[in-house]
Formats: sequence, structure tokens, C-alpha cells
Amino acid sequence: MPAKSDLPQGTLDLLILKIAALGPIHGYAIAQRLQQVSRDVVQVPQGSLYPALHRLENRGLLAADWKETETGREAKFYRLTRKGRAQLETEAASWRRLTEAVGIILRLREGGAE
Amino acid sequence: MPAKSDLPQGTLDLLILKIAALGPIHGYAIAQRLQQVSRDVVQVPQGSLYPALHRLENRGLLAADWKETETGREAKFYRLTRKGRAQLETEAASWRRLTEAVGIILRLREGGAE
DNA sequence: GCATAATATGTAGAAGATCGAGGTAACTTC
DNA sequence: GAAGTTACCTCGATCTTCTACATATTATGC
Repeated sequence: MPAKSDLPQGTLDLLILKIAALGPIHGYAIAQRLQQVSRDVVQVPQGSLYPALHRLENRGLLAADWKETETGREAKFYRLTRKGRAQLETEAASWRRLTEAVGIILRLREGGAE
Repeated sequence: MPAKSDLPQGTLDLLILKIAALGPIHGYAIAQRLQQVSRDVVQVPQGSLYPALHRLENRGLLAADWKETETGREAKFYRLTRKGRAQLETEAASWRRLTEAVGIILRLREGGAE
């Protein structure tokens, strides 16, 4: 059984920014890397990937240049802008705050808090 | 500065199911409880809350009865159905798997994993 | 008696994100 | 020359969330 995972809204942007922060990389490779690192928990369909990249580029968080890949093909390499780096930090902090809060809630027991 | 938090899609259902699992409770109180326990990180606007409750009820995950609150007012008390309990477990497991994966990604360093 | 706030429910409409399905093209391997 | 992989892209359906609005009851203050 495949680990069907459906990223919640907003999460994809955070992950893309994070991967791009590790060094210039093209879209297709971002999706592969996410899938590898997460052991298939995170799977990004192309219909989500490319709109997200364009969205981030339009917002000035990513910048792109066409370059040659290692295999000698043209691809669009994305890198984080200064603004993108700031955004990444903000979103990562929100993510941590939120997951911490949700974690607390999920661990509640009857007759628990206050 | 308020901890503006905007729950990602799907998360609200999970949290509602979890709170309802602790015992019958009405909608307004669910929102209050979430906010209290999370120290204001999770804030549920009514325009999100009630549609979510109806959604969950229609899917057969919650069941509702009108009862009197402690303050003597009529309110709709929700409780988890058997199906809802199963769904809660599934969603909680997904949530853990996902946050774990995202956590790994957010901790990546250049020249890191594979 | 009247205004305000808190409790408690609900709807309508706009805005955004994800995703399945489709399309293009180049390069590699058999 | 057919198939598979890499690499880009768009469109439309679908679902959530959120802002704003609407309603009714109870409690508090003046």
C-alpha cells in the first residue's frame, strides 16, 4: 500500500523553499529530492509542482535561470532570493509552532488540561 | 503581535475529531478549547468551524444531539461515531507520518542525505 | 428599560491550493 | 523506431478556508 500523502495547503511552498535553499536546482529534481528524502511520504505531482514554482517566482521568493543539467539538457534552475530566505524562516517557524500545538492537542486525554 | 496561524487544509477536521473524542461537546466550546489548549496558536473562525462540523456530520464521523449547556442554553452536542474514531486514528497517523517527513526535510543541510 | 458583550448557531461568497489529466519535446536504450 | 525517462507546461474540477453577515438568548452595566 502506497503512502498516499496529500500535502496540506501551504506546506508545498515551504518544502520547495527549503530544498531551493540548499543550492540551485530545477523543478523536476526538487520533486525527486523531496520524494527520496521523505522515503515516498512526500510525493509532488507535476500539476502541483509547476504552479507552485511559478507562484513562488511571481512573489519574488525564487529566481530562475536556464542552465544545463549534468546530463546535458536545458532546465530551469531555481534559487532562493533574499526575500525567499526570509520567507522560508518565517514559514518554518510557523510550521514548528503549529505542529507543536497540534501535537499537544493530539496527546490530550480526558480530564486533561487547565 | 498575535500568533496568526491559519490552519492548513485538512488539519481542522483532525483537531475537531480529536476534541470530540474526549467527550460530547458543542461547536462553540470546541473552538474555545482548541484556542486555550494551544495557547492561541490555533484559532478557529466560526466561518470555518460550522461548515467543518456539518461536513463531518454528513460524512458520518460525528453525531449530534441538542442538549442544554451548563449555563442553561440549548446547544448542539457532538460526539464521535465509531466511524469517526477510526477516521481520527487514520488521520492522526497520517499527520504524524507527514510531520516527521517534513521535519526531516526542514533539518536538511547542504551536502546532506541520500 | 436599553445598550453592550458573550454565548451559540448558521449562511454566502471570494480566494487559494491541490491534483488528475492532458500536451510538448529531447535524449537514451534496445 | 518504440518505449522509457527527463523536463517543461496548462487547464479545470474540487475542496477548504476565511471574511462578513445574520440571528437569537442570556448576562451585565447604567
